Amino acid sequence: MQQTAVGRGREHGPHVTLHAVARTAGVSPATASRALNGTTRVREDLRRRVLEAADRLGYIPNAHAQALASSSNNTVGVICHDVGDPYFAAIASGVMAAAAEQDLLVMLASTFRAPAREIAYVSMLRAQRARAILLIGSGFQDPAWERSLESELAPYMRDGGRVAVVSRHRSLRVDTVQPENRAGAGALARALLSLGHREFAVLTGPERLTTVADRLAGFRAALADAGVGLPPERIVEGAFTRDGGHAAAVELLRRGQRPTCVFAVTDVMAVGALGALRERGLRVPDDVSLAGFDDIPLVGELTPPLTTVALPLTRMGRDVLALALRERGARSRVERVRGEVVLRASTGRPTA
Amino acid sequence: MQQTAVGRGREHGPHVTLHAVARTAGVSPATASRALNGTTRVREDLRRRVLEAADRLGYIPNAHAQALASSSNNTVGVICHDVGDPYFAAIASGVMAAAAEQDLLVMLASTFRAPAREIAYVSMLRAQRARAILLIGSGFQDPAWERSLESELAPYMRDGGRVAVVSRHRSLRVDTVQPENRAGAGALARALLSLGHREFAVLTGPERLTTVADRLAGFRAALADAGVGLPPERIVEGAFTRDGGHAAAVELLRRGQRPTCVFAVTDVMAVGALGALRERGLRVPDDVSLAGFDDIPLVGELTPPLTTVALPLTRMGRDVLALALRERGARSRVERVRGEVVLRASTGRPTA
DNA sequence: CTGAAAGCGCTTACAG
DNA sequence: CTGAAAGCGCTTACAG
Repeated sequence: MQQTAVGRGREHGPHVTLHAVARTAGVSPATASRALNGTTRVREDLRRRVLEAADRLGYIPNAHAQALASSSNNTVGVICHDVGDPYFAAIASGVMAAAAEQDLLVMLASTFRAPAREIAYVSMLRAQRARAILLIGSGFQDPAWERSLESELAPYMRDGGRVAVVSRHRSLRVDTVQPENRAGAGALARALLSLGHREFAVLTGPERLTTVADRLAGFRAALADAGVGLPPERIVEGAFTRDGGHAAAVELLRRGQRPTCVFAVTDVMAVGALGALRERGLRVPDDVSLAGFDDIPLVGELTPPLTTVALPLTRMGRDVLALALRERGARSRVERVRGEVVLRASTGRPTA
Repeated sequence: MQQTAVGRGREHGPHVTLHAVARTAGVSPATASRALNGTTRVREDLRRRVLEAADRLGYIPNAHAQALASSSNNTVGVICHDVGDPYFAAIASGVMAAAAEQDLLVMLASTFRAPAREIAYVSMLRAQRARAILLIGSGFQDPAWERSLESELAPYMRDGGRVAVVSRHRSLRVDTVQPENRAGAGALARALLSLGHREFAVLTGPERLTTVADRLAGFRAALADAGVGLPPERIVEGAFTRDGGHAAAVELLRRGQRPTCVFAVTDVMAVGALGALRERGLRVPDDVSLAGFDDIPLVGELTPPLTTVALPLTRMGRDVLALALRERGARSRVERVRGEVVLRASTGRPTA
C-alpha cells in the first residue's frame, strides 16, 4: 500500500503503460513508442499491431514521462489578472483559439491582482516546463516587482522558455503586443474636445500600472495641446475594477467636482462609474458625458451605449501567442495595436 | 547536439537539478528532496544548507519528474465551450479562485463547441494525469457523444481521477452542480404571465443541449399550466451565441410572428436578439418584451436592462471544484442551484 | 527497420 | 535522521 503524498495531491491508480502495449503487440517498447509517435518508419504490420493493442488496452501515454524523457512539452501558460473580467476573457479566448490550432494545452492563471501570486505562478509554470509564458495585463512600474519578475523570467528564457506579454512592461525585454494607449487616449480626448467639452475628469486605476499611466498621459497631453487643463482634484484613482470605477466616481462627486465629461481609463471602470453617476441622479450624457477604453463585449449596448476606444482584444490574444512561438529573431519584437475611437451615446455635447 | 523533437514542441535547455543542489549542499539527493519538501524531519543545519543551495542555484523542481516519481499531481483541467463567453468566464473565475486557495494549477480548454475537441481535451487531460476534470456546460443529448465521453471518463475515474460537471449530463454518473433550469424558466414564465403576456415566443439553442431542453420545457409547462400555448412557429432555434440569438430573432420576425414577449434561453442569445429587434425598428419593451437567463455581468445595465433568471455563476465555479475534490462518498452528488427571477426594464406589460 | 540499454529528474521504501 | 538504490513511464542515440 502506497503512502499518500502529503500536500501534493492524490496518487493515481495504475495505468496502462507503453510496456504493456508493447508486450501485447509482441514488440519492444522502443518500437511501440516509434509506432505510436510516427517518429520513425516502422514495419507496417508491426505498426498496426501496436496501434490495435494501444486501442484495445485504452492506452493513454503519460505526458509527464514523455516530457521528462524528451524534454519537450506542449503546454503554454497564461497569466492574467482575472478571467472573470471581460477584457482578459476576450484576450484569453484569442489565445485559446490559437493554441487549439497547434494542439497546445493552456494553463490559465488568475492573479486576482496580487503581485506575489503572479510571481508564484511564473514559478509554477517554470516547474511545468511550459513552452511559453504569456503575461496578459499591464506591468507595474515598481522596481521591486520588476526585479523579482525579471529574475523569474530571465532564467526561464535562458533555458529556452518563451515569454510574451500584452501591454507595456518597462524593464522586460520580451516580445510584446502593445496597445497604443497613449495615442488612443489622445485621440479620444480630441474627439471629446470636438464635442465641445472643456471640463474633464479622469477616473484612473493604480498609477503604477503602465496602462493607466499611458492612458492618463495621452489624455492629458491632448487636452494640454488644446489649452485645456486637468487639475489634480479632477483625477481620481480607484481600483482597476468595476467597483473601483464606482468608488472613484463617488469620490469625484464628493469633492464637489462637476466636469461635463468623465473619462474612465477602462470600460470596466466606466461601467462602475455609470452606475454611480446614475445613483446620484446624474443622467448620462445629459448631465455628464462618460467614456471608457477597450470596447469590451456589451458596452456597445449599455444604457446608454458607451463611447470608448476599441481594441481588437481577441486578435491581440492570438498575436501574443504567435509572437511567443515564432522563430526567435535576434531581438524582441513589439507589435503595436491601434485603438479606434468609437463615439456612442454616452457622450454628447456639454449642456452647461 | 540534440535533435529537435518532431511535432511535440521545442526542447528546453539544461536545468539546475536536485542532484546539483544536493552536491553543493554536500548531502544526498534523497536528503535534498526531503529538505525541500518537508516530508520528513531533516537535521536543521542540513536543511538550511539545502535551502540555501537551492536558492543560490535558482533551483526549480521539474514538475514532470515529481509527478512521475510520486504519481501525484496538482493540476486540474477545466473544459468549457468558450472562455470568451461571459457565462463561462464567470464560472471559470470561480474555479480559479478556489484553485488558487489550494495551490492547484488550472488547465483551461475551450472547445468552441466542437464535440470532437471536447473528447480530445479530456484525453489530453488524462495524459497530464490531471487530478480532476471539470466539464462546464450543458451536455448533449446524443447517444454517440455520450458514449464517447463516457468511455474517456470512465477509465479516468477508475484510475482515481475526479470528474465533476456544471449542468446536466444525462448519462454521466458524476458529481454535478445543477442549475434548476426547468424551475427557473417556469418561474420566469409565471412572472411574465403576471405582467399580462399571453403571446410568447422562445429563442432556443440547439435542442440537443440539456440546458436548452430543460429551460424550454420548464417555460412551456408553466405557460400550459396557465392555459397558454406555445405554437411551433413561435419557437426558433439558433446557435448558442450572440449571433445565434440575433439570427433567431430575425427568423422569428421573418415568419411574421408578433409575440408580445420573447424569451431567449440564455442572456448571450438575448443580447443578440435585442440588437436584431432594435434593427427591425422594434422597441423593447414598448413593442415587445424580452427576457433571458443566467444574469451574466452587464446585462443589468443594458439598454434596456435585461429581465433574466439569475444564477450565482462564480459560486457555481467554486462549488464544482469543491465537489470534484471532496472526499469520495459512495455515490455521486448533485448540488442543485436555484435561479432567481429578476424583472428589469426589458419586460413590461403587453401593449397590443 | 528493430531492440537493449541508458537516461530524463525526481521520490521513497529499505537499510543503516 | 541519512544515503544507496530502485523505480516512475517514456524516448532515443547506439548497435545491429
